[in-house]
Amino acid sequence: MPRTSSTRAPGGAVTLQQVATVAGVSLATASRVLHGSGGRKVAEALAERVTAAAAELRYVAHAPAQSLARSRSTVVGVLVHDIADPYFAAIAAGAMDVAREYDLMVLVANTFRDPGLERDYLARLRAQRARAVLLAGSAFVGEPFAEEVAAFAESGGRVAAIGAHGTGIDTVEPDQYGGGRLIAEHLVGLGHREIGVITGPAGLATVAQRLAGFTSVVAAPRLGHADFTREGGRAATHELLGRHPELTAIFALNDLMAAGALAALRELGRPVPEQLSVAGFDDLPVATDVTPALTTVRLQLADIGARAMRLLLDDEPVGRLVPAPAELVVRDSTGQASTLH
Amino acid sequence: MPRTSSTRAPGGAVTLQQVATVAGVSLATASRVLHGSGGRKVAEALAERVTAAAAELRYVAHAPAQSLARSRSTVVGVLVHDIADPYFAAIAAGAMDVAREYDLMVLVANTFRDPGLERDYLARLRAQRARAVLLAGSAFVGEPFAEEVAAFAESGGRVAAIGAHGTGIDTVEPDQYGGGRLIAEHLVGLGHREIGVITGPAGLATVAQRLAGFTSVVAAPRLGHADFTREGGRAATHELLGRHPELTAIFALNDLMAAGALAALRELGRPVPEQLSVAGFDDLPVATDVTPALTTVRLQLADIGARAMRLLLDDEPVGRLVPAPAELVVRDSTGQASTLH
DNA sequence: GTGGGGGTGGAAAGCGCTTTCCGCCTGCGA
DNA sequence: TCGCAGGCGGAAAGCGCTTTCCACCCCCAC
Repeated sequence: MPRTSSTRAPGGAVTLQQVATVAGVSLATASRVLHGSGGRKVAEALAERVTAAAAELRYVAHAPAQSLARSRSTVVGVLVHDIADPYFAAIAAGAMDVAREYDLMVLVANTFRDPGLERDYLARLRAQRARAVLLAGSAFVGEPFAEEVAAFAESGGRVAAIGAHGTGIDTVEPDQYGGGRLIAEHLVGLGHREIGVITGPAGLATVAQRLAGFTSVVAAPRLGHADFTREGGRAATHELLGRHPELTAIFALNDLMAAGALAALRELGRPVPEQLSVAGFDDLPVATDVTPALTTVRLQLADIGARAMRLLLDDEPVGRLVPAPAELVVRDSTGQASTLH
Repeated sequence: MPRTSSTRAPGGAVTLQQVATVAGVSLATASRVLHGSGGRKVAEALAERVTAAAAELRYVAHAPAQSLARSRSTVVGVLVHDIADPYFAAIAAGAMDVAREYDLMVLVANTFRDPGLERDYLARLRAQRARAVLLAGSAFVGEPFAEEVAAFAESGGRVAAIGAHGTGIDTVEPDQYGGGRLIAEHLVGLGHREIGVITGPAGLATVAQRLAGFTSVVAAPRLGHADFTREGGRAATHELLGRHPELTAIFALNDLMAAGALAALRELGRPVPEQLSVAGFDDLPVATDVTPALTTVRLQLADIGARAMRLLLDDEPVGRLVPAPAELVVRDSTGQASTLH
């Protein structure tokens, strides 16, 4: 249809004005037909002309202009430490699902656990006038980050967090403490007394809580330190067993590190769970991919992400705290304490 | 400082006008100081007053307004089938890294392999006037999707794809065909003659290419069909071995399904690789988490994502094709063909 | 001492859309 | 027949920013 090529601006996008002109109506009428909030009626005939013109020109509204005019945007932000980490990927997927229900686009920001970047991205999300932002990574405690969060809220955006992010914002709180406790009780029930724990990045609330839950049952586990990665878990296991050969069980604070621990024990020729038991946390897909399958704590990550997003998008007052349960999943990587020592 | 509380609009965000007023300069000057493209100079003294005021008020520019005025936005889009799939998560992470270099925000759209949603998201990315969009999922062939891609490009955005997405757009092309071939040659070299292949979603270019590479060496493998998931791979393995007990090797078209195959074989009590060899594709982290570790084809996914994003953001003419190598990684899941049959 | 030019601040015109008014037209009742 | 209310289209005023253009000032050269 030659109409199309002659009407559309060569290099640029189609504007509402062009649609209105083609339809032979005013800008205002075109706007009412295409994006009208329903409050105002437009005659059938005109409306049809407008929608036809819009379709013919492949018109889509200029979202930034709409944001400006309506002073509300259609994007939400999700702040994660690393989207390639399946833990965050699962949360993000759940959140994105809900965002789609609400017809919102999702800006994902990868912070690499860098507090500076985190602040920076939050400021940029504020610049975008994102309607809401989900802080999916547990915070480092005591940052000036709180100030940036406040600025975001003050400029009209909503904030929710997974895990403890301070007061005044909606929070979905996975039962990290309870999960740590469950693993401890499970291991103790199997007769383990000498247990090593491989921790994650210092300062992460998640780490502190999981560990606290564990130590509420097992007072003084041997600690090894890693960074929540498979490779870190492997190295820490070697190191920990070097220092404490008497251990009969290892609790890695996430599944990734537990997988690494399993690899290390294979290298050392120490059978799991016959000689050493291993437990993880999160119940990521990797937990069932490894052999033996990991005993771990299930967090319903996609659901957690989804619920956090719902908190952001409903119109209830803020400051709610939604607990998310942790569930013990016993698989093959844990067994009776070996009597070899 | 009481100044802050009295100057900032109670409910809304700080505007440039407010900053200008506080600094005692005009709107134009404030704009030049804070976002000036360098072409125009502003006296030291004034500039300092402006930056001070901006900092004091925690001013960040209204991005939609800026997009409108400059008619260029600072967001790019990434279209993936499922961000929770580590394959796409890795690509997205690589792409986001590069986007950060360019100071761009990334809108991630999860399409769940639904062609309708894919089109829809692309239109919405066009609405956002995203500067560029990365099509990370290999296309379903022959969709009206192409039309939407054209509309996006026409409205001034750039488009790049991972895998074959048609002509006229930049493409990073992983050597899927070559990878399939490498696995075939490897298995044949080990003496395997009866080989099963577990394929992925029909219509996916990736699937066709990997399979084509394989069959260029092994003419007529037994085919089982699955959906690129671990569970699908498991079920398909049971089914395939039921039909063809004579198989000595199984090639799953991705690592997730290969992990499922391993699980199935464990259930069947058939040792890998002594009795059956298994190979995957992608070299995802899971490949080294399983036991035995998977022989697979390495695709440098993060790098692929990063290179695609660079294609989008440089100013070269479009239509380039960048090949990405596939590399055979031999691990423990493949061995000499068993002589039991 | 006056004219001209370079440099710098400010006014104002958009960018594409929403939304408030305003005014016209129609239809109804008196 | 006229008045008035209700319905609906259009003009226009923004939303917050960029950028062009104009005006002004100061300094220098003649």
